[in-house]
Amino acid sequence: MSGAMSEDWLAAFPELGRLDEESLATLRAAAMEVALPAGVKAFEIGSPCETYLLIKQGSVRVQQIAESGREIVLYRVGGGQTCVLTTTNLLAHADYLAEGVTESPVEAVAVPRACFEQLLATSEAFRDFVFSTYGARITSLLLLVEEVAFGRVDARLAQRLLDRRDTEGQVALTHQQLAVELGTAREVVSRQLKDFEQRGWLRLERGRIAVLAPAALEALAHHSER
Amino acid sequence: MSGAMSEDWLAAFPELGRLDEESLATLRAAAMEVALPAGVKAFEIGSPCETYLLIKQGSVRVQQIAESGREIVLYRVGGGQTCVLTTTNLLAHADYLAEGVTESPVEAVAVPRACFEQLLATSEAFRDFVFSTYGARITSLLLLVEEVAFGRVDARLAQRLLDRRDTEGQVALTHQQLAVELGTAREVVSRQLKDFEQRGWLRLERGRIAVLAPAALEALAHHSER
DNA sequence: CGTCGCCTGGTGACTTAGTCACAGACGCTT
DNA sequence: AAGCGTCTGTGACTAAGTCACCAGGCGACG
Repeated sequence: MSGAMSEDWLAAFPELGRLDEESLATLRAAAMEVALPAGVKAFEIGSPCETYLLIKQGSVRVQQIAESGREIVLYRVGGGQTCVLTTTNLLAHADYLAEGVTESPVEAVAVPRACFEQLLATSEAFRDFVFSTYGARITSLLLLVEEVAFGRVDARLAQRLLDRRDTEGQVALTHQQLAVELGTAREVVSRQLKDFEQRGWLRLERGRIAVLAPAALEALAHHSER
Repeated sequence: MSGAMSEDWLAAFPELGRLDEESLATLRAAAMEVALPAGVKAFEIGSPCETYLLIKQGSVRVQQIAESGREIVLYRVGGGQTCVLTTTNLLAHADYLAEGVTESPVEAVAVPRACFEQLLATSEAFRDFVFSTYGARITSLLLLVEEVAFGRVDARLAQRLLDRRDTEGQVALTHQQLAVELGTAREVVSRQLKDFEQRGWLRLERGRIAVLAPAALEALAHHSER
């Protein structure tokens, strides 16, 4: 049954290392590996979910869409993490208020509800794992509320540019995509980027941005000095 | 030990009715009643918490404060509910990012950590209870993010006025307090209220507001028609 | 009783953010 | 080369937030 797995996927979840052998065996036996390509909806608003999802590798972007069409990225679920929204639906019998999109090919492990509930009942380490992911998510949502309610767009944009640049200091995102990251409008991002460019902090190219002065962006992101 | 309790506080928590007798007995034995006056900090940013709090009666306002001094009400915990943030700290070993203020005299029940963990391990009904409160909170935080990121101030203000009026249609809040409810600035609220008054929807008095045209506010709150 | 001080609300001027309506530019396909 | 869709730039306008300040009400307290 579990023999089909080539390698032990549990290695991707160090936090589960504290589980006793029996629980690990239960997990191994019930888990099913799932693979998704990039750019696909992992879950949608309003759809029910009947499995506990652990992301082995890749990244899922969770975002909210307003009626107006404006969107905002709520958070990302990466390798070694679990999808709290899915869990919430599992446990609170509620429906999604957000959608999840794979940003890269995702390898995940789906644990059926029955197994999930059994582990919750029998393993303290598993409970700790589930609760700590909950806590982390609530914490990050509180930070998001603070940012959106009180933060300045220029500071938030500067931070995103720093966060999302690759090893060469390039950010491969369009202005529209950056706007979604921040939950603002594309024009606002365009104007702000133009401003940054005129200060010599960036070089704008079609579909991507070269970060030239990370230190300046850092300063703007932290101090709200303009 | 538990004999000191005059009445059974568990009656305030219908969702706990599904617990088996043994669990109920455990709860009754370990729980300690707590009473707080109105207008007191129930918990503060950065303080640790070592008990699971169930609110029997009264209301706790949970809010976030930015460095700038601006505040926003995140949610309220009322009778029959539990304080998720406290729980989060209990389980995820994180610190508060928000503070809780009693809005009325609060009667609560404090369950020590050990008892809480024991119940989590032994009672499925208790786990369901804890998780469903988590889910509800996450759901409400997602709604808040949507509101703050995309909502118009006039619509949000109209909704708050409707929500917070008493039986006579009076809202006993200052403009500043309304601003905190929405996470905006007092001047913005003042101007918006003035506008509503000129339309004949409200009558402004010092420290409170009489709602004259709830239907009009309702329409504004839902449709974003101006 | 008066006056001092604080809380509450009002207002103008200005900055920042979001909306709307386009126009131009780039890259890809045919 | 022409056409097309996506990406970016811009002006004009509205909404929201900030800053500075003032006035009135109300309670505290001498």
